[in-house]
Amino acid sequence: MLIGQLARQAGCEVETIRYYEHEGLLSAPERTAAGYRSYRSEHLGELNFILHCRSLDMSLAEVRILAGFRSDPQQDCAGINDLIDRHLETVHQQVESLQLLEQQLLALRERCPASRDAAHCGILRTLVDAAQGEACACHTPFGDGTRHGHTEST
Amino acid sequence: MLIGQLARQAGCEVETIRYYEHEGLLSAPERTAAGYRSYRSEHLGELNFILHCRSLDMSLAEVRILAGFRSDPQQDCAGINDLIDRHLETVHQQVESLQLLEQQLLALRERCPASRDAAHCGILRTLVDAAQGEACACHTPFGDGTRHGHTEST
DNA sequence: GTTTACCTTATAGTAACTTCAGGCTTGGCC
DNA sequence: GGCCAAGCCTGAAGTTACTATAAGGTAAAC
Repeated sequence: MLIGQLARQAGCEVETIRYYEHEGLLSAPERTAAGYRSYRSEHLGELNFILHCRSLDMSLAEVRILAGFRSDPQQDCAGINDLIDRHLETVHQQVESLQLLEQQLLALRERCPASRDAAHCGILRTLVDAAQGEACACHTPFGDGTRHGHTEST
Repeated sequence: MLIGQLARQAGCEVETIRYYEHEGLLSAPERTAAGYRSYRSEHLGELNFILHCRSLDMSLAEVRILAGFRSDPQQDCAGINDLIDRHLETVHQQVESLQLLEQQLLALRERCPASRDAAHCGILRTLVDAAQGEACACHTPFGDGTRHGHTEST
């Protein structure tokens, strides 16, 4: 199976496959006489594993760890649970952060229901005032007093 | 005011300020005899405007547009409304996508409440089976039949 | 024999910074 | 005056997970 066929079967781009191989996530296949990558079914399983993890928004670093467990199943799987728990926590924080953000944007949008000139635009005024340290429609009603309401988890 | 002071007042990193100047978002200040950047209060306002927009998760490209309206308030502000509306739509889709993802991860996490060896770990088994084309605990109950449930808006 | 589809590598670009390397300036202390 | 630490400077490279491009080789059909 050549790379194009593998890509079609897995539903990803050819370049992505080469990238995963380059990153050491996908094991390197044999080559044909012409130097073409020649895949077998276990490669499809490997690739699908990676793509499935990615569809759960795991980083390639996380996938790398899970792939380690996959290839060495003697290990204690507590590490898997931890990884999923941490990832879940990250995603949960992202959800909360984005929901707050959505409320902030809606509040901002309320400021300018009709189109006028920018000098009188409530949205822009709010943004400019906020930069001056004024209470802002977007952050004040929801924020907890910290300077910028929307924080990424690190 | 030197760059370190400006950074402390605005609550950002020195490098971020230099980056914004480099990107043409923040106007370049005067320099001292030694070549140090010397800021005045309008720079703080400018910087806070950028940081506030960024705290609303706007891209620098979006901030650039809003900064244009800010410096030229004669323009029709319909563009501002459009920008906020589009951004709101993007954020809303992100929220929905991440909420789905969270459900998927919770379903996956359910598979392995206790720690055993990876060979019998329900999470890993689910991930591996999914790669084989089996129905997976994470995607099946929520997915709509498409291969990978979590899609980014483009 | 040529067109078409497919494959190869290496390199650069994306977003929004962050980090690093290597070097100058300022201010305090002795 | 000498020394040191903190703070400033520039320019380049690193980060993530690809995506795109350039320039070219190969295989099969027509």
